Amino acid sequence: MKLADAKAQFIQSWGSLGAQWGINRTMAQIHALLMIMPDPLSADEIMAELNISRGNTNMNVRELINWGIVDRVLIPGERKEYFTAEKDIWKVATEIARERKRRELEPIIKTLNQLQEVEGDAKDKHVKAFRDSIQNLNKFAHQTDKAINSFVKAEESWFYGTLMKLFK
Amino acid sequence: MKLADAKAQFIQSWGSLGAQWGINRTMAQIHALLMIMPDPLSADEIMAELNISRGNTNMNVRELINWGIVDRVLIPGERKEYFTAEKDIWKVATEIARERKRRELEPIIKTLNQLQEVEGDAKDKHVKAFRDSIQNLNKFAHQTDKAINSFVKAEESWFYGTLMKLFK
DNA sequence: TCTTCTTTTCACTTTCTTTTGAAAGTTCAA
DNA sequence: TTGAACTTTCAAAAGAAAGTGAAAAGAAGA
Repeated sequence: MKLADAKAQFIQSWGSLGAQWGINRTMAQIHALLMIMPDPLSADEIMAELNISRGNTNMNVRELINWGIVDRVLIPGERKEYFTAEKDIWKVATEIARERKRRELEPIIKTLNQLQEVEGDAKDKHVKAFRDSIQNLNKFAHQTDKAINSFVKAEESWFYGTLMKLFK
Repeated sequence: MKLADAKAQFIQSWGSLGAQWGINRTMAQIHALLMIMPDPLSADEIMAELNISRGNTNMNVRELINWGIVDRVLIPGERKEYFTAEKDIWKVATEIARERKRRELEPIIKTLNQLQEVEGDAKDKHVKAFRDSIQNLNKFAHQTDKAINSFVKAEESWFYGTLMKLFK
């Protein structure tokens, strides 16, 4: 397979994978492109490679930067901004885990706490079933929270970081 | 908060959570509804509770059954089919992990293996960067695969199952 | 077999999301 | 201060995904 075809296939696969996980296709594609490029790209290069508009490029690059998995790079003497992606997929995974936790898990925990205070007679089986479900979910959410924290910390800490390299 | 309101809020939150993770909103809502109901519901009851059409109900219930997180229940003497959801969220989580692995991770691994065979001079930095990224991802994918396997097995096996109850 | 109730399918509609492109905004060298 | 280069915004268009409803298919009992 030629490099150009392989690149195209990778970008398109990464894009549809992202889509299945609730991440906008273009955003995932830009990320894929930046991951496999040895050097930073400018907005124009991204537009050209993926055939997308400037506005779209700008929006999605900005969002990737918010997620912490793409960085702005300034090349001395150049006015244009360049962009580059973290190449270590483990770091990418921990960043994504951290972000999704913050954006999704934390709000869920808040909602669950509110829902636990539902009124009603504990003998009513509907009330009981509801309370049980929420409690069950709450425990699960807290456990998941802890698990993500250790995952994120493992990557951050030097000690576990070294340990993890054994797996990689 | 009244039970009816709490139910409605839970269903809607679970629905939008699902949407963020690439699961169709209605499917997640039906799942939420079945999780908090003490007894199985018929298609008509689901339609009425969620205000959705019969076709939509049918499609999404079938998909939930495919995922293995909702079961068809036959009530003796009744001709209608009833549906119920697994109430233990850990089991739900392992089922979902198993399914997503099968549907997504496994195809990714296949694709990555193909992409590793890209032609080209290893001294070309574009070729090198591409190969490195793919290899990196491949290791990550295999590691993830193993991690999911242990998660799924931990729930299945009685021994770890008992152990896990300590966490829950 | 025929009737009736239930489930499934599918072409069509609606809704939601993404992308575009033009315009406005910003920055900086001259 | 100007204007060229570059970036950001946003309303409208296109596209994708989900939902509807009616008809077809299937199942159970008479």
